[in-house]
Amino acid sequence: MFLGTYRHSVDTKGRLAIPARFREQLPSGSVIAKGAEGCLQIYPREEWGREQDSQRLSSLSPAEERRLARMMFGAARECEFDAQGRIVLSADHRSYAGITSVAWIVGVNNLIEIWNDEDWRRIGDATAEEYTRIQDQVAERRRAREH
Amino acid sequence: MFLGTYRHSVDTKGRLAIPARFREQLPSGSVIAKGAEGCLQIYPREEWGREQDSQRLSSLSPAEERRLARMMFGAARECEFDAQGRIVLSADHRSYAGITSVAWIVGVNNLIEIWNDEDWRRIGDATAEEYTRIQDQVAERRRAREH
DNA sequence: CACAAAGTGGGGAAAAGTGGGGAAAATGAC
DNA sequence: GTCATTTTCCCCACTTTTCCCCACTTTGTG
Repeated sequence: MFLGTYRHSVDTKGRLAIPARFREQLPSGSVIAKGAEGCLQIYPREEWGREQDSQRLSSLSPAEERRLARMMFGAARECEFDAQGRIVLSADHRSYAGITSVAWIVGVNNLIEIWNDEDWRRIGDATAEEYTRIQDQVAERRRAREH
Repeated sequence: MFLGTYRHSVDTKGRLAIPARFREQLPSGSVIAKGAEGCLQIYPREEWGREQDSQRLSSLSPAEERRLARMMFGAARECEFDAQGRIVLSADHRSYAGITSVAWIVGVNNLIEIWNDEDWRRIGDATAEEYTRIQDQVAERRRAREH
């Protein structure tokens, strides 16, 4: 399980240190891909496989499925760590995610997301009011289900 | 079951001792998250899973679900105790909860809440009149339901 | 009162994160 | 094919943060 948000710097060579807590849970063979809302996503190997499975089962037309496969696999790379625990973000990935000198690394349960500074401040900076609202919703749903 | 309220100090390193009575009931794998009304919440492992289930079963759009997951998991951390039974509150968590040098640790049935000094004095100090009013309400609802 | 358990505080070793130099490899030009 | 340029990657050095350990105080208990 990946939890927490970390702000790390991206140096001029495009290197980004992955938090040690995350790295421990990332066996070799993990994949970094382009994700929704303009973020990058790191999938542990088995999660990546699971993702492909659900796409196969999603009853797309063959043409759509081919297009999806090209998009997903073509834009992804294997994660390779150097001795300091950093990965190199390709120029393509950096420009896709709008990342320059700072990146936010976010644990989202079974995968990791990487955001640029501006977008994460907008998306990730939830106030106490928002958390309150979420808990209200969850509590209501649970009550509804238990009846 | 977590019961009682404790006032503990938070040192300059952000460390907070969790009451021994609570610690005994917290297996490793417990999670500390941002909670409603600006408090922090510690979920024992299985409670955390239950919370996640409630959210998964909710009928949100994929985009809303992604946002919810980012907020919940990105704002949470695993609870790690040192040899003295303390956890380190991250800078983000401290600022979210407005905690500086004092924290109130409150047992709330199946989870633990952590409050800053000022907020807890305001909301935690209920008078006899308030307890009376709440018990009245509960009793009335129960009678209504049983008829 | 003596003892044990719980909470508090700080020093210092170890780990994590950051930045840059330079060799090896890849790319491209002539 | 050869040379020059760029890119990649390995290594080293430095700073900051984390966390482990020890010690003291306070609280509770027999």
